[in-house]
Amino acid sequence: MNIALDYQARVPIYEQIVGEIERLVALNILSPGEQIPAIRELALTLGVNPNTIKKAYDTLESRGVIISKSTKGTFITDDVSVVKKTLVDSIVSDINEKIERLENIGLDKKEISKRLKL
Amino acid sequence: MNIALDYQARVPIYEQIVGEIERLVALNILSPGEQIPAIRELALTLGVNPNTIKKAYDTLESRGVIISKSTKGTFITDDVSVVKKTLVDSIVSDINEKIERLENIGLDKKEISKRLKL
Amino acid sequence: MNIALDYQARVPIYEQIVGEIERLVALNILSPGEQIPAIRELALTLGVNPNTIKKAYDTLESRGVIISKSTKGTFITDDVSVVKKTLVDSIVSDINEKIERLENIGLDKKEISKRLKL
Amino acid sequence: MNIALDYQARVPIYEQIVGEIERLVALNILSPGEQIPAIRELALTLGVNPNTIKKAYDTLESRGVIISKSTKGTFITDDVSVVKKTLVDSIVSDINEKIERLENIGLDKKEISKRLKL
DNA sequence: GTGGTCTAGACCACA
DNA sequence: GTGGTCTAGACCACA
Repeated sequence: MNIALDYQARVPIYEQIVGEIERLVALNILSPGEQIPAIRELALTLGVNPNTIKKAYDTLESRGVIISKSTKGTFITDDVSVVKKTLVDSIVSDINEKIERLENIGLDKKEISKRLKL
Repeated sequence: MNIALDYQARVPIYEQIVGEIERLVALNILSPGEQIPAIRELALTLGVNPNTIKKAYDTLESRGVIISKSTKGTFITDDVSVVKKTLVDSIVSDINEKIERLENIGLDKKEISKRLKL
Repeated sequence: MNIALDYQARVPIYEQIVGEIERLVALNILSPGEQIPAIRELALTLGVNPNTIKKAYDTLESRGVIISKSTKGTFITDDVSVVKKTLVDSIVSDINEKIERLENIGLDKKEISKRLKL
Repeated sequence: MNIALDYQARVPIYEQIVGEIERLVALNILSPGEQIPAIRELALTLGVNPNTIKKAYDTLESRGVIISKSTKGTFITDDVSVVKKTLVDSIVSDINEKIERLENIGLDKKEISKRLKL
C-alpha cells in the first residue's frame, strides 16, 4: 500500500494513515471486502511501530471503513458507499464554511467564484 | 473582545486567539490603529493564562497584524490590507485544494459547483 | 446444522459453536442420542478449521453435552435434562445480576418490570 | 477513584475501567462536569500502565461520557442523562434478549417471572 | 500468522 | 502538570 508520511506535520502519523486509506477507498483503489495488510506488515512497510498502525486501524474501524476479523485479517467494509458519501459531505461542508467566511470578510459570490478552480 | 475558545480542539488556544483576532480585523470589527486589550486584561476576560495571550500577541506581531508600543499598549496595524489579503489568499487556496480532492474522488466540476453555496 | 458465526465478536469461534449446539439441544432441535456431524464435515459446512471444531466438541464433551464414540461418531447425550437445566440456570442468574445493576442505578422493581417483556 | 480490577477476567482491563466509570456516573458518584483523575495519577492508583488508562479514557470520550481538555484535565460530560439512558437501555435490552431465549427453550412467562428477583 | 492487550518509558506542545 | 503520540517489545488466544 502506497502511503506517504510527513513526520513534520501537525497531523499525527496515525491520522495521516487513516486519511490515506479513506482516500484510497474513495478512489476505488481499495475495493469493498478487500483484505488490507496485516498490522505488522504495514508497520514494516511504512517504517512505523505496529501500535501506530493499530491505532489507525482502530480509528478506521470505529468509522466503519474497515473491519478486523481476529486471526483472519483486516478488510475494507463491504458497503463502501457510506464511507465515500461521508467523506464527500465533509469536504463539501468544509468548503461551504470557508466560502461563508470569505463572504463575511466582504467578498461577494462573483469574486469568490472567479478565484475558485471550477 | 468577543472570542470563543474550544478547549477540546486540536488547535492550541493561542492559535485560536490569533485566528480570531485576524478574523475580527478582516471583518473590520477591529479597525486599523485601534488599541486592543492589554495582555492581563484579555487573559482575565478569556479565563486564560497571560502567557497564552502573550504567545498569541507575539505571533500576531510577527505577522504584522498588531504592533505593541511598550508602555502605550498594543494596536492593530495601520495598514490592514495586507492582513486581509493574506487571509483571503490562504482561505482560497484551502478551498481549491479541497476542490481538487473532490475531483480526484470522481466528482466533476459541475457536480461540485451544484453543491457549493455560490 | 445451522450455525451462524460472528468473526468480529470477542467470543472465540469455538465457543460460539459450543453455545450454538447447546442452544440447539435446549430447543430440542438436536435430540438426545442423535448423531451430529463429523468434525471434518462440520468444518467444511462452516468454513472453519477442523481444529476449531475439535476444540468445540472437546468442550461440549467435557460438559456432558455430547459423547464421542471413537469410530462410530459423535452423539448428543442421552439425558439432555441436565444440559437444559444448567443453561437455564445460567441465563436466569445472568438476568438477576442485571436486574440488580438496574436497581443500583436507581430504578425500582416496578419500573424495571414495566420494561421487561413479561 | 475506587475501581476494582480483575486481571483474570476475559474483559480487558481498559474495558473494566470504562465500565466502572460508566457505573460511577450512573450512580451519581461522579457528577456532571466533575474532573476525574489525570491519566498518570489514575495509572499509579490502579497500578496500571498510563497507556491502558489512556485507552479507557479514549473509549469513554468516544462514547460521550467524558471530555478531555488538553493540559486542563479530563472531565465528566455536562449532560450525563444520555449516558445513563444509554446504559439502562442496553441493560434492559440485554435482559429482554435473554428472556426471549428462555421462552424459546420452553419456559413460559410465569415460570420465568417466578425465578427473577422482582 | 493475525489481531488484541499491556508494560515501560520517552518526547512533545501547551498552559 | 496535562493530555497526546510514538517506539520497542512482550505475551496471549485463536485459527
